[in-house]
Amino acid sequence: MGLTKTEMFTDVQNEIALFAKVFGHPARVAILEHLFKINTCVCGDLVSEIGLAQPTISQHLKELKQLGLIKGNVEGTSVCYCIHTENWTKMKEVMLKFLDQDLQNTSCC
Amino acid sequence: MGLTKTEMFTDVQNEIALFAKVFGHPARVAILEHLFKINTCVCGDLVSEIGLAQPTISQHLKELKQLGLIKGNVEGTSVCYCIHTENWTKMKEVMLKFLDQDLQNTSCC
DNA sequence: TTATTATATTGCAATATTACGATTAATGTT
DNA sequence: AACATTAATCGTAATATTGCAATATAATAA
Repeated sequence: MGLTKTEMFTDVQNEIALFAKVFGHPARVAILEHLFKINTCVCGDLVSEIGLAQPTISQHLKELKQLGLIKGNVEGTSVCYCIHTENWTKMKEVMLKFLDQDLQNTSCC
Repeated sequence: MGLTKTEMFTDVQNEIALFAKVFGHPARVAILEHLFKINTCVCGDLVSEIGLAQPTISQHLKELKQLGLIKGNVEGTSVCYCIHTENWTKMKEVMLKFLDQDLQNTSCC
């Protein structure tokens, strides 16, 4: 099928899955890390930085933008990308709540 | 293609992507949340709890086990699952380092 | 031994993802 | 206007994922 049955899960569970999914590809991880490292807008050099073809990078950027994790400002013929700080923080809260669950008992069979 | 080019990314980037990928499905998120909530081993009731068919749940459990995030102990005819605490902590460190990056400058175009 | 119960595996269909060549769209330059 | 530059979109091929019916496996119970 390849089709996720989202209707049987909570909104939060689906939200976590959506965020996680976008981090589920090393190219998108690399793009985000680069944007954090550069610490300002990146205009254009992502293709040479990452090493995949331009349409492929463009596609990954689209997914990151669709989830609101990055912003893209048109700057002449190029586009400048940077982290969408507010949304990143919101995402982080959701993901941390999930990751930071901890077991009180470690009573396993 | 559908084939991720892992060789052009760092080990850490690929590791983050692998962990994120397994969280990229709400059923697996739900399974993990249930294991945390129950706070002890779960023997069998995951199928009725989640609402997908038994082979589907079994497959999701397999992926979680392969990444080392859960343990499965055979207990008679059933299998008891629980969070693999040590590995969960290790995973958390990797993911937190990625998520907790922060921008010093917010100098965007 | 023959059920019964619980989980895993197999096989398959439907859909999603990844990657890239070719093309298009948009802007800037001469 | 004509050309160059940059990024997005389209189309497509290859592979991956999701889900489940059917079956297999393993342990216990009768």
